[in-house]
Amino acid sequence: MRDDSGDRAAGPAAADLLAWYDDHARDMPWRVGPKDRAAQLRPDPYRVWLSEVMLQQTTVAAVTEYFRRFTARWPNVAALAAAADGDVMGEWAGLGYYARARNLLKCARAVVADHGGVFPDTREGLLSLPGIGPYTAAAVASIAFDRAEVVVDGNVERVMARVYDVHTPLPTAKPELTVLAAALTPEVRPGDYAQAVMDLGATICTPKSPACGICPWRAPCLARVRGTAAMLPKKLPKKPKPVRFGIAYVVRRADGAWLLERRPDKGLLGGMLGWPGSEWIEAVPEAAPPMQAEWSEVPAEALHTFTHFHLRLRVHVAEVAIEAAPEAGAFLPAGEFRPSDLPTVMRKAFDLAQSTFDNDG
DNA sequence: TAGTCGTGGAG
DNA sequence: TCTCCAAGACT
Repeated sequence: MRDDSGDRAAGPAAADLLAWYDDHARDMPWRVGPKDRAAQLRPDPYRVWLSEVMLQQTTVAAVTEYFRRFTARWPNVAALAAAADGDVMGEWAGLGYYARARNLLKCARAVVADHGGVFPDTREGLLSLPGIGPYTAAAVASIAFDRAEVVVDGNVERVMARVYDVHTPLPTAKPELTVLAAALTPEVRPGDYAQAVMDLGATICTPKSPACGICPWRAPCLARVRGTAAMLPKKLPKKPKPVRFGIAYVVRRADGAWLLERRPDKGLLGGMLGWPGSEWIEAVPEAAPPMQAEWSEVPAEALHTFTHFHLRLRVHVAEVAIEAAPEAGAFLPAGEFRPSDLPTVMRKAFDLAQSTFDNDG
């Protein structure tokens, strides 16, 4: 607790940020804005949870359409819990970090099976669910249930590092920044406050060239006074990404079916649809094709960058007869195959294969 | 604990 | 072109 009464050099105050938020809150499909909140409208915990999971390491712009599609198809946690795994993974395709989608289903099913279909309303209760960590538990507890939990995401880390001019590099600085964030978190409107800091970080206290001139916390911000805002927060240097190589085999059957496989739940692109192929390794890979056929190699590579490596994927294509039997994967009928169900690297391989088939007639 | 795990937009 | 990075969780 701090007492700023009568202090000329007062630190940042939650009230000043909330006043700014009342005028500048961004509009989002999952958000109950400050005006609606004043009219006693409460956010739906299901929608808050779903949005927070989607927003983990993901921009608002990328999330918005996925959120609309998910909530249109599964309007509540019971509907999501009853969904088929493949349908959920397919809707998530393209959003990345697919463990989130697997845990999303686990969480929805746990809420239904263990909590009567109602989300726990405390940080501790939420923390026990799959895919809900320290950030998401605090965010849902404060936004959906009006609890004064300390919400610390990348925005909060950046804002605290600047307001208090903290030069300790992340992630070492996280505990220190959490203490500072806790001291600022108000008992009133904690959910609006959490969203206000994140809006501030996303629109004003941005990573590059922050707009300090229009910041509601410009007066108490130490980094602004000292001219260090643009270099904060400091971060440990990151490792370079190695290049890995792989082969993907794209088979089209005469009736239009495609040879696909469901990837194992653990590991990269876990639980997603993909083309059979080699391991992705730093050496030149070897792999047996998934079936006998007349193979041709696409004269281009699918280039893709993951979090920790670059991939150069060679694509081999073949067209086979109806009666041909694969040794790996299974044929998915044309009517059941949506390219949008594929993770991006697999869609890139598909696009290359498609153009090859098209050129061959 | 440090590594794993996606993607697309911005500069 | 390339680096950075966005409302992190899990192991």
